[in-house]
Amino acid sequence: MKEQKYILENQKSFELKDIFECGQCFRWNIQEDGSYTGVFRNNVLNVKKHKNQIIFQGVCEKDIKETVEKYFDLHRDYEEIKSKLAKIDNNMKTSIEYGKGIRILNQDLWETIISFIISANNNIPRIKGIIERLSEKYGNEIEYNGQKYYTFPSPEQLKDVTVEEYRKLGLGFRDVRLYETTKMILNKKVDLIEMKNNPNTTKVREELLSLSGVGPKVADCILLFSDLKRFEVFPIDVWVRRVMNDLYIKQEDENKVSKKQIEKIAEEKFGDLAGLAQQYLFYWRREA
DNA sequence: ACTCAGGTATTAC
DNA sequence: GTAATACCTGAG
Repeated sequence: MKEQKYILENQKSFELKDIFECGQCFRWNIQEDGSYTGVFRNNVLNVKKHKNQIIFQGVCEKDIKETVEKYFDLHRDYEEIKSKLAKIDNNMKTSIEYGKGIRILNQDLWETIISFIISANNNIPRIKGIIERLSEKYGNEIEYNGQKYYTFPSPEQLKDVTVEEYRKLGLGFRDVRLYETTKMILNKKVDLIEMKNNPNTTKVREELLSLSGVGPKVADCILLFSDLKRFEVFPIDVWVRRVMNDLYIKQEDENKVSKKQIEKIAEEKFGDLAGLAQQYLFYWRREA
């Protein structure tokens, strides 16, 4: 594990803030110089933008170029996706303009499952805190730039952790969910490897829903934000409900809008790019 | 003191 | 099936 560096030039659709603060990830933090540092898999990376360059450096398990290309979804043409979505209507056009640098990361499936279970009825600072404490306590240490970082613990590393210990880390009522889901994955009651090879998104969603603490919204976030990469799903949280109602439904009380209704509109308008559309709309509505 | 935050599981009609 | 309700925690 040695330090590596990789520079990408003239990369389109790549803005640090859009990528790291659009709500898909929890372990990237802004630094004093405006760059971001984060831990993913067994890597610690700092990403900096300088003129037409994106500079990646840090401790990388494998070749940094390949690692970065995979994680940052560089093989996908976001320019094409955006131009397709922008044609749908002016709302999409505006939201894409706002979040033009978004890319959907290829995050580890297991980490994504646990992270979004923790996200339920929770706020972002607290979610991040819990995940950091979990990693610090049960993950592996990696040193970079004189600082210690911790990988997200594997299922095996959480094998013997008790509900009480989770509670002590501040997980709240999600402690049991984490405990049960970890057991189910260790027992292969739900097989993550098989899941990645299963092209039937509906089936995969059903499997995810069988996990403790995973409901419809969390399942869709996992499908979209993990390396399962299913772009046709449409996670509906409070923000998406809000923006969809404001733009397309216009009911007095957004809470009275049914999920089915939102899903129908999303499917009709956005089709197999619904997940991306959701991300632009979500980010725009929450931040702008 | 009290509300709220990237929902889910449980219970009751 | 769909609606109502409890639920840890800590920041504002």
